[in-house]
Amino acid sequence: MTTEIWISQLQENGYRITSARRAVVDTVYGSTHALTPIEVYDKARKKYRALGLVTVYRTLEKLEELHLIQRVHQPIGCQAFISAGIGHQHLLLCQNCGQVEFFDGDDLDSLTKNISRKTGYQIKEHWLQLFGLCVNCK
Amino acid sequence: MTTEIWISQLQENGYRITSARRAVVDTVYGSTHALTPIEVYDKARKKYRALGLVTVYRTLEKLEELHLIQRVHQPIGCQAFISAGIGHQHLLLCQNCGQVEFFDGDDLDSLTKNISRKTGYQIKEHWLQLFGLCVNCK
DNA sequence: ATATTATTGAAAATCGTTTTCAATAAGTAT
DNA sequence: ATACTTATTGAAAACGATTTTCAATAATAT
Repeated sequence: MTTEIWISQLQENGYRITSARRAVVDTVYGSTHALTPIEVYDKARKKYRALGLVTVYRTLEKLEELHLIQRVHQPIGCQAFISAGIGHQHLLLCQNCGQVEFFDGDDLDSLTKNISRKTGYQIKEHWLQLFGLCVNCK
Repeated sequence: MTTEIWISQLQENGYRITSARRAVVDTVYGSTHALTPIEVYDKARKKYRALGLVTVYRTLEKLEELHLIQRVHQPIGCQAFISAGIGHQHLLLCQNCGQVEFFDGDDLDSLTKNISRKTGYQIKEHWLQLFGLCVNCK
């Protein structure tokens, strides 16, 4: 059980460990699909019935702040979250089943350098998401 | 004045040309910043006072459907729109002044092929956005 | 154990977006 | 030009997601 990594991250940053937060962490950590606040709420309430939706919002806020989860941008909407993984990673989303995979895209460095030279921009950050069909769905 | 390109696109797709739509098109076409519905509303109302916010939403919907504008995803939110440009292009956003530039990223083909080979995904689409400081702001 | 104070859930408030609807105006036929 | 058909309009209401408020509760330090 490595949800403890997130739990101790919360603790180390001065946040208290509560049943509500454990339920949210247990739900989001290790999910292979991006989850919206409502989805987190529904799933987490199976573990801790008294959980309130407001607390889900507040906990997701903190997890995002600590870079433990990241927002997933999709044509449907941009309210879903998934584990941030370790280091800088890019997302690969299955348009059929919604599964999310990570890949590291260090190959992007040459591209950004090129763009930087061409446009004069000082590039600080980038977002890359690929959409397609996963092995099972294609 | 090339807003007429968008106007005739609307016309050719069976939509009527109205003062409200002209005002929205005039506002969004050629904007160097991504604009939210409210921002479009405020700007467009300087040209056509009777304009309603609902009509802004409905017109943006049609422009997006015709691929004349595209949604811009940002940390703050994903409700802003900007001209779609011609062909597939990627976005470069200035984190300071909000200016948007385009660049074509055909260089991405080798990357997506790589990922496809590694993961088994059949990649259909990709989103790439770069963030940084433009020439004036850095 | 006790005290302190962050955290909680419920309700209300708020914000952005969508739906409903009768009035209006664009395009078409006359 | 005129009349006709029907898409489009703006206002108000409805809606859904998110945020704020607040008194009660529970986690941590003492």
